[in-house]
Amino acid sequence: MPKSSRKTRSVVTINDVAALAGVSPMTVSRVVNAEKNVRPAKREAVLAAVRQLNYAPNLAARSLAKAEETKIGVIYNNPSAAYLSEFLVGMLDETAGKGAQLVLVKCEAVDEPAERKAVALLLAASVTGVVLPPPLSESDVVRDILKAAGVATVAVATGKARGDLSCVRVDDNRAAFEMTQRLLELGHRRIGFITGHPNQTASAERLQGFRQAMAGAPDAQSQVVQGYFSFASGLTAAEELLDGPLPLTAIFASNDDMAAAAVSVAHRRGLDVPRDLTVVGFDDTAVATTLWPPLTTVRQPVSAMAAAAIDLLLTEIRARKDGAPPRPVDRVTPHTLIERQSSGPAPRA
Amino acid sequence: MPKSSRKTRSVVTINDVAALAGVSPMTVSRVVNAEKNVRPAKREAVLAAVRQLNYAPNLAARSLAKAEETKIGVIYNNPSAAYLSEFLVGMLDETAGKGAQLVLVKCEAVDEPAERKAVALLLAASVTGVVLPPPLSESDVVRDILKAAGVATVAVATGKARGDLSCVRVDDNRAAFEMTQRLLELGHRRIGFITGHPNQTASAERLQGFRQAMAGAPDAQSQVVQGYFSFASGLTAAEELLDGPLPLTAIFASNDDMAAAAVSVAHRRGLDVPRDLTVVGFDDTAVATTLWPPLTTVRQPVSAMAAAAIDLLLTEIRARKDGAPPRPVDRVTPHTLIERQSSGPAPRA
DNA sequence: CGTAGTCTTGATAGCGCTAACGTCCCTGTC
DNA sequence: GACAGGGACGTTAGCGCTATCAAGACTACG
Repeated sequence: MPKSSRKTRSVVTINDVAALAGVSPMTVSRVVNAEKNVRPAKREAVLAAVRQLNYAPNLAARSLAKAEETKIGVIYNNPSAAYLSEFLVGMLDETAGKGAQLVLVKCEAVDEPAERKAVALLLAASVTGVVLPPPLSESDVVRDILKAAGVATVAVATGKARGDLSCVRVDDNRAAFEMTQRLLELGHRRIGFITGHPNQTASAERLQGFRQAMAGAPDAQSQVVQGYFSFASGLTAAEELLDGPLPLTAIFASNDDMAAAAVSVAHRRGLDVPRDLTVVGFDDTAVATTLWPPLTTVRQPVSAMAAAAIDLLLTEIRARKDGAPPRPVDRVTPHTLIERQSSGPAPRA
Repeated sequence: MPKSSRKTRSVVTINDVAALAGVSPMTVSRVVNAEKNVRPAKREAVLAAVRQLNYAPNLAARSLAKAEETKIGVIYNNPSAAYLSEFLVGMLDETAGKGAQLVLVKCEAVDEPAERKAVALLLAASVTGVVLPPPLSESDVVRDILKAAGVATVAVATGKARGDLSCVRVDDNRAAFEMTQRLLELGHRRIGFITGHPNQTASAERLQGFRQAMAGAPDAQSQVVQGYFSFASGLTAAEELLDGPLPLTAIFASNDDMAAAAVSVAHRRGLDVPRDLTVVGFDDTAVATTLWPPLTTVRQPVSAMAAAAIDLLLTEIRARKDGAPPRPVDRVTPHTLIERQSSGPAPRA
């Protein structure tokens, strides 16, 4: 008869597994944590017991024992709801198994006071690491405060590597290059480009990729106008492009929202997409498929990038605890060209 | 000299606070957990110490001590990315403080095998509770399996209360009623309605609210066509409405995606929104503001609803552990009418 | 066959917190 | 003034897991 007066526990514990497998809890722990140095026979016995009892380790106990309470802060800024949800899902998937805790903070504005406030909130919650999705991944203010506070940080979707900060990103330059090449392959020779917001390095990278590809086709002409990643800015930019001196057959917008705007402008002018005008975007957010016609675009593995960010962060946190100096990592993940119905061969001249 | 050979812990613990405040750790615990029966003087001392040391309780230790490891499963189906992200944020905000764990499972299709598989995954992860956002909140299959497995469940955004399941929702009926009344106030007398997917009770509720409001204006006429919540279905439905015998001055779509489609159709036909045609939606998702003109719509407090769902779930889980019989709760949260530029007074007849 | 080395396993002692129970002390009541 | 009743606070004993170390089992080699 147990003398415990505590709440009865109903779930199976490591001790139950150990008892069934005829080994010590410690051995079960080793097997469950995939440590080596356990004889195959015992390992099998433990695994069998685990399966039989449907044992799942108690993450609270684990992180307590490991003395590694990891609270990971995320400063989000609703870049786009679609992006955010995929990003959150990716992070949650990764944290669920590792027993890390997510603390979200919204940063309404993109100005300095708002950023400072957001970071202060996270520091007050004493987070051990921070993930910065775009557009905050580029904020020097945030970076500096976090660095000063000695908090491990990972930036996501920056245009290029940042020597002082780990980041997870796609090769924006190359992706834009490939998309442009595809347009050239389709026969387009007069292509408009709508840039992204100048405060994000990804914008410059995408533009550069576009320019590099265009440089490879001497007979092609281009027109570049400034956009700011918003639907509204896309409207203005598209109007400007279509009113320009160059009769365009294709528009490459630096994100899907602006591409959607370009489609909208085209329709208002009685142009059929893609028969009269090809429109392509970047990011593969939800609008890409909500729209008619669905957008040809570049897909970033957002969810995988989020997971990678958490992974990098946990690694860095562990390294820091061991006293290792922070060593920034630059993880480039693969992108994909997705061809839907908004692109087609260039109309006959 | 401490004889501990463990990892050094750097963060402040409850003992540090207790020592500084000159009380026992237990008293600190009581203060931190806002229990009564602590004399004001001691309470103040503890709070001061907490502030001074910037103490934050270790959630892992807390949930371990309370023996309440709560893993909450969520089956999502990407109803809309905007909805999902807001929903996730709401849940995370609520779980962060309570030390609950979220396990996400995607249910790609809405057919029975997919649903069964998703639930099986959650059960395998031995979750103690499940949150069902729409559209899975209405699945009888899911409900039955979870019930059989004895897992606490909360459904979110069902059209009406479900006697056998706790749910968090808005009053769809009333919201649709109010929106329709607003249209009538604006002078609209020939109003089209696009219904939602028939497999969701919210659809019927919204339609009923519309009908009830229309019944109050004997001089008004309406035309109702079937939609399925998708943008594409909205296109078809809007075409049908505008081709119909009734020259409409307003269209009320059962969600924003379909309203967006209606706007798109109107534009294609050279109708100005809202001068020639008022279009209103429901849900206030991201499209509502991505679009031009931004949509007048009904806002659900998605994030608050998600938080409420977590709260209900934790309460129910605790009740179950105490042996109380599950008692379904129906929590109705307030909605808001949001008037943007897609609605206006009816054109002169 | 002995001995040093390596691999495997278990015993012990917490990680930080709180449930449960005792003890003390303060009221109010007759 | 004695006693019950209850509030305030401390003590003890874990929650389930793993770090650490010591002991046992085995290997290789002289």
